Amino acid sequence: MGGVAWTEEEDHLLKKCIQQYGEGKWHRVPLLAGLNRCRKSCRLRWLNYLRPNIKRGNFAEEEVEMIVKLHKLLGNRWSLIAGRLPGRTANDVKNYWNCHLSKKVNALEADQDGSQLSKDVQIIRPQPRNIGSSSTMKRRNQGESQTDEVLVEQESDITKFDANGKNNMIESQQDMMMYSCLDQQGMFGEFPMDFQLEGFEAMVSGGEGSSNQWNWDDLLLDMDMYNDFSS
DNA sequence: AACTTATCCAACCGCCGCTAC
DNA sequence: AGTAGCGGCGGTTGGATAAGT
Repeated sequence: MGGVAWTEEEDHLLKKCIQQYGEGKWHRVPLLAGLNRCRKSCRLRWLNYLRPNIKRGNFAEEEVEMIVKLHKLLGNRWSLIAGRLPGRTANDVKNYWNCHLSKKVNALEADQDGSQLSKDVQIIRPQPRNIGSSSTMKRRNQGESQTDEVLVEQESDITKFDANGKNNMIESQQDMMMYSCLDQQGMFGEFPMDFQLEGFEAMVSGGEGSSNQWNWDDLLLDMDMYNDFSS
């Protein structure tokens, strides 16, 4: 293995600890569980192996299709891809891709005049993780090619708003970003109204999870999948 | 049967973004 | 404004095992 394998006893201790104290606070887990492992090892072991409802064994055909499709849309964003496959972990998906799919897909692309095919693929990289930190955006955009990506402009001057004002600003910025993105993709008019509203409401209200980033990713993904599957 | 090569996958590593101080 | 600490992510490693010769 890549490191020291976990023993049954360690697994038991970790499980017991998570059941007692819940997920999160990983820095405390080694101490609480009495494990001689770092926080990251504990987290990874839980997420990839011990967590309930983890699906093991071969990937079904539908799952493979989904992975290929999502990888086209998202690139190597394994956690997002895994999020669409119930019971599968990001590590599983990544391993499966590296072992089974990457070669197949590459070979296929080579067969079908891959240069043309890869030009058509537009990898969605939702940029604005934090509305307030424009430096993050700059660094990301500098580091990665901007061609063939959906780039989203954002305003930077929001620090002067208080909590209330900031929320309003975030809404309007997300509003702007969504329209900007949809506009650039040239597909704003292609979505049914309820679909647009559902995504937008979920994004603005915070919805599932704690971060706006997830909703933003989710919305973009839904939009693109809608587009992809219906075409 | 013995050896080599390929494949699988759990675990580790380094980096990034966020948050609290 | 700067920084340390944290959670999270993607890339990589390397041992175990299967398949091939």
